[in-house]
Amino acid sequence: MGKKVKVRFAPSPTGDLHVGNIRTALFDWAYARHTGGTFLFRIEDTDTTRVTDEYIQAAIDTLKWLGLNWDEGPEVGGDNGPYLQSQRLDIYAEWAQKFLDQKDAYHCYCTPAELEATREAQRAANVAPGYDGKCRDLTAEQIAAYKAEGREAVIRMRMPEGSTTFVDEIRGEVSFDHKFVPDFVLVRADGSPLYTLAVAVDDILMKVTHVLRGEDLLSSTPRQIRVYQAMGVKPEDYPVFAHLPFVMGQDNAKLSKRNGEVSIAWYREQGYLPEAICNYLALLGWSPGDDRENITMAELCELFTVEKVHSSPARFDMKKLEAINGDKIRALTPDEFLKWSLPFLTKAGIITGTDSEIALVKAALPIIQERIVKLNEVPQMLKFLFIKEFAVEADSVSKITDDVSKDVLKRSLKELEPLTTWNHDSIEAALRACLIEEMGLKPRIAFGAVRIATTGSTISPPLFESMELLGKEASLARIAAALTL
RNA sequence: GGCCCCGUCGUCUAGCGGCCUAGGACUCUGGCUUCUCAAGCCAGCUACGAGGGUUCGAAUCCCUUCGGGGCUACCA
Repeated sequence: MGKKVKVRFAPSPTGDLHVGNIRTALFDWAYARHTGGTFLFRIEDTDTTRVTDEYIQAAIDTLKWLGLNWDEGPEVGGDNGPYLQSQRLDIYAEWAQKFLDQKDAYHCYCTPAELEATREAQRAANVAPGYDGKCRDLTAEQIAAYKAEGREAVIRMRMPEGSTTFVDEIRGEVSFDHKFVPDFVLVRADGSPLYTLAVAVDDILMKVTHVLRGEDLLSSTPRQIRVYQAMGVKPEDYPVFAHLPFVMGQDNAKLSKRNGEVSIAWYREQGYLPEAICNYLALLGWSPGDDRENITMAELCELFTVEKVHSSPARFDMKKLEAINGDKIRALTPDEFLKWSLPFLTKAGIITGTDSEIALVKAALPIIQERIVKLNEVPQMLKFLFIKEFAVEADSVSKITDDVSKDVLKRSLKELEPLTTWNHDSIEAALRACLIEEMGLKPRIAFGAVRIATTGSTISPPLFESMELLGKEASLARIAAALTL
């Protein structure tokens, strides 16, 4: 016992990080934090045709935004770097050569077309598809002949007879017969390494102890173990594997663009809080065991264990995410809420960021905090306080042009004008006195008209507080203006 | 097709042989509260995929079956 835990998150940024990636990163991070171990972040960019610098940077930014800080990896460095596989090419080449020397691997001269033909035939014959081992034991003459033809070779790992059995921390013992694990390619014809080589070499060299990753990689585990063996790693030094269940879309299969938004950047723009995203994602495939659901990042670290992770896939439910986001927003301190809201207000063009604007926003936020679910609702809610050319919403106009409404507005104006103290208490007292008591109107009818006149909409934050914030002058001007509609 | 993984309310889950006439959360429906919208509170709807075993007793163990998913690349 006693080896310090080291967990890695090693995405291949071929696009923006999505919900599934992040759930994996979150579990990796939480497990590292739970055990007091190390969280390592590595970029798997061996597929240079699909990974771009922009995506790599976006992945780094996303992890940072979510608060999933890493101890080893890009930007922070560490003793086992570099952490971009594209910068470790010589290491992989060295190991590939060693495997070749040991006869664990061999050069394969088959062309893609030939391989494809073999697969076709296998499929037709209803046998397990895969490389048939044609180049396993080539003679010097055969090699010379292939080279003369101008063929280029890939390096293939030799899978011995037998099987690989390992214990997956989530699924239990899993076994693969090598009949179904064909010899696999380690190095492309152009000399560049493949995932199968790089991932195994790096996990060993970087001293990773736990590999928690998506279940799509479950069947690649025997290949990874094969590389460990060729590297001379003792079985007790293999990392522990745990394959996480998928996060799927609302209806059917894996999460996709059509199937709800998958890019974390989108959630950020919509006004989801990182803590809400993490809290929700943590509940997909894991639970604390009791009925707790709303947990903080600190609690997640404290409670997270691999044995509480499920083996079955989970569907992503936007409604539940929204509910949690609403909870998290309500739990924000005034200063935090202000900090999160300001960017949305400036981006929407509601404020420019002057001190007086910020002061007003700060005063107004408490009355909307429990009525929004996402931060991007803040601008719409507070717009009436800042808008220069105020106008009642088109479909609300007809609701205040009837006789009763006109009376309400006239009486309100008359009653409010003499007020020397302008706050929600004095406003409410004045309006209740004239509209409810004197006119005998139902509150929803009476205040509804005033609401439309002053905020422009049938839906608004609490009326009296809104009017207080708006100020006496503007409030009266808007009521007067409404009378002319 | 082959190999592998998976299967409790619509969704996320609790459950690891008796505490289960299956609990919680989200959604939905109804109600209370109420100046709108929310929030809050109360109530309701709805699940162990199917079939066989094992057992005094099964959501929990075994088998079969059906269904879903992954892999089957010089992607990861």
